[in-house]
Order: sequence, then structure tokens, then C-alpha cells
Amino acid sequence: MPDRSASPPDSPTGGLTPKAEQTRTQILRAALDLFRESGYDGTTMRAVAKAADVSLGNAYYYFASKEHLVQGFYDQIQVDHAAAAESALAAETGFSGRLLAVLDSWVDVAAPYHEFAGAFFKNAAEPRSPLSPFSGESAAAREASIALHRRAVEGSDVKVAAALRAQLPELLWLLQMGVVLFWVHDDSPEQRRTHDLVRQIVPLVDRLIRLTRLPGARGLAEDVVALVAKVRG
Amino acid sequence: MPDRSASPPDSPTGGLTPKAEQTRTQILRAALDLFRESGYDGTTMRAVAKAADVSLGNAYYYFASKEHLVQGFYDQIQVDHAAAAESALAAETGFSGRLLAVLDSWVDVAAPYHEFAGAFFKNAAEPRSPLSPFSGESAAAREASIALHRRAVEGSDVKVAAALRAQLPELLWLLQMGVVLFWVHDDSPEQRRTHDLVRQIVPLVDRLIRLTRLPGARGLAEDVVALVAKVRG
DNA sequence: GTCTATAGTGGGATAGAC
DNA sequence: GTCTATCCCACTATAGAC
Repeated sequence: MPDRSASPPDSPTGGLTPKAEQTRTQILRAALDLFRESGYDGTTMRAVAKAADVSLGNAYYYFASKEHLVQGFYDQIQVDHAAAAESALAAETGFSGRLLAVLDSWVDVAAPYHEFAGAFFKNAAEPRSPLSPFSGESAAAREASIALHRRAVEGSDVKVAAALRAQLPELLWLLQMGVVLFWVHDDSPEQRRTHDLVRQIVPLVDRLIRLTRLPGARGLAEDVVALVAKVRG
Repeated sequence: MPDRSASPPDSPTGGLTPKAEQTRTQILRAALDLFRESGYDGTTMRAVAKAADVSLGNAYYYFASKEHLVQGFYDQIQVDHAAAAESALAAETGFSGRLLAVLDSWVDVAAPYHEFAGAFFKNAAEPRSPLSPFSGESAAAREASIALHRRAVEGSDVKVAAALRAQLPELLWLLQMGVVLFWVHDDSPEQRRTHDLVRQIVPLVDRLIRLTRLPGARGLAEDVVALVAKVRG
């Protein structure tokens, strides 16, 4: 199989010449600015290229599609979330408090992008989109987010069935995806309803987890773990 | 404000002349055929118009956009699902069996459309899209689907906390939306993994519901009901 | 009110020269 | 690595036939 003659770099930091790195950054920054000003659909690749002072073809050399530009937004928000959650976690030792800290800080961090997020969310929801949170391209951001939940669990006093403990961070990440789904649909001022949802669902999750240690719920945790294992392929 | 000179009909059955009805159906059937053959992206509006033996402009007269053609798919699949679930339900009296019947029959009915379903799924995921399962435009289909789950519950022997019983059909519909979400991401042959998921999750749900009557789980059902009530407002 | 024909526009994406 | 030129197709516009 012959080498592709034009192989656009797909990693934000990996092995690029300084010049290429700079061009890439130029394009990305122009794109994010335009996205915030005009939304996703309102921003054309031509406008991005123009604002970044490169040709249209060059923009496509660095970003295989318009959707790929959004990956930059993901990287950004993930870093911000990690930082915000970190300081919120420092003050909490209870499991409920720590989970609340992680979920709530995400909603806070994402707030400025709420409008823009709604516009491109459909692209992220598409199964084969690189923007899908389940895609290979999103693996790094996904792992980082799961790691955050792992920190929340491990730093806490939660009593959880042993079998479930290893899977818990991933399950909590899934919960967070549910919160995100709700969030993009949330039109209330300052996403108050999402905050309410988080505040109500956290104690419920806490209660559910404790339940897995009840005699009558014996096996429930194992079933959930088996389900996740199977489902992950 | 002047009247639009051409106002395309947007209801599948509402007030159309017989001729118009026939043309609309022609276009829709051609579209669904092509979608199945060539997928969503692989089907152009020109091809749809040609296959339906109408002009491109006429296709747009009946369907405001390519996405609007997809509503026809929803209507179709919902009717098919109701029929398939009905006969599957007739043979089952246990709650697990009945829930399995409803979920599994959906996966069967939807199977032929799996490939192209992924391509337009993003439209359903978009918050303000009329194609969203939560939208006002989808209310009829949503209610029909919830009613199906209500039949599954009420015809069964399930013992469930009183407070939860009224909400249960809606919660099961949410579960089905989760299955759909998994299904569109499922690339395994004949969506075997989705079938596996359904087969594993049904007894788990059954167990969870029974759990709500346990002394230690007292209040859990009420919390869930309160959560749903809050979230819907 | 239903439909055709035709001629656009806009923008995502690509090819191939340099 | 960067450009210019081009393709393709969703979608629009319009003028008019029946």
C-alpha cells in the first residue's frame, strides 16, 4: 500500500514541524473564534481559511473536515473541566460531594459554550463521527474524563461491591454523558434545570450504589458489571 | 406578510387531494428504497426525484428538506413495531418476557434500516429538531410507543411500588431510547450486540423493579419518580 | 393547487500543480 | 505544505404549463 501523498496531521501536539504547528494553531484559533461568533453552521470553511490567512485547501490539509475542527473545543473544555473539578474535589471527602463536584463543575465550565454546543451537538451524536464521545478519535479525552471520575471514587469513602468498583468510573462517565445530553436540550436560563438534575441525581446514585451491598440485591452489581463487559465488545 | 406561493404539506395523512397524496407517497417510497440501497448520504435528492418520476422541485414541494423524508421512516417503523410487538406480547404473561418482546421486536423491525439509520441519526439528536424523540412534533409517535410499554406492564404480573407504577411505561420508553442509541452505534453483524444487550438488560431491569419493594430500598422509587417529574417540567 | 424545467447559489470536500 | 481550480450536491428561485 503506497503512502498517502498528503497525510494531514491529526494530533494536536504530535511530531509537527514548528511551521506546521503554527499554521495548525492559526487555523484552529480562527475556527473557534468564528464558531463562538457565528455558531457552527454559520461558519464556513472558507471563512475559517480566510480568517486564518491560509487557502481553503490548506485548511483541509490540517483538518480533514469541518467537524475535526471541533475536536479543539473538546480538548479545551476537557482541560478546563479537569482544573475546575480538581479544586472542587479538594474540599470534599464524601462520595456524594465528590461526584457532585465533578458533574457540577462540568456544567459550570461548559456554560459559556452552551449555545454553540447545541449547534454542533448533532454531529457529535452521529455514530461514525470522529466527534462522537465513543469514537477512537475521542479516546484520549474520554480516558481523561474517566480518570477524573476514578479520582472522585478513589478519594472518597464510598462502600461499593468489589466487583463494581473497577467499573464504577466508567459508569459514572456514562452518567455524565447523560447529563450532557440533558444539558444540550436545556433551554432554561443558565441551565438551571441541568443543575437541578445533577443535584437530584447524585444522592440517587449514591443510594443505588449502597444498595448493591444489600443481601436482597446480591448479584445486581455482578449483573451490571457483566452487562458493561459484554456491551463494550 | 404575503402568503407563500408554494406551501408544502407536512402531514402524512392530513388534508391532501388524492393526487397529491399519491405523489407524496411515490416520493417517500422512492426515498426509502434508495436509502436502503445506497444509504442516506449516498442518496441524492435528484435520484429520489428521478426514481419517483417527479421533478426535483416537486420533491422539494412535498418535503422541505432531505431530512424531512426521514419522518416517513419514523412513521413506518412505529407502525411496524406496534404490529410486531403485539403478536409477541400475545404469547407472554411474565413482565420480563413482555418487556423483552417489546424491545426485541423493535430491533428486528428496525434491522433493515440499520445502515442508513446511523447516517441521519444526528437529526434526531439535535435539540431543536422536530425529528428529536422529545420534540412536540414527535409527541404522537412517542405517546404511541409509551402506550405500547404500558400495555406490556399492565398485561403482566409485575409487582411494583405503587408510586412507580404510573411512571414505569415512560421510564421503559426511556430505556428503549437508550437501546436505540446503542443500536445506531452497533456495527456487529445483524446487530447481535444490541440483541445481547437487550437480553441482558431486561432481567436486570426486572430485578431493579422488584428491588423497589425491599425495605432497604424504601424511598428509591419515590426519588426516581420525583426526579422524572422535576426533569420533565 | 400541483407540477415541470431550468438556471442558479453556496459551501463541503478533493486533485493536482508547484 | 501550500496553492488554485474544480467537483458535487443540497437547496433556492422563478416562470410558467395544466
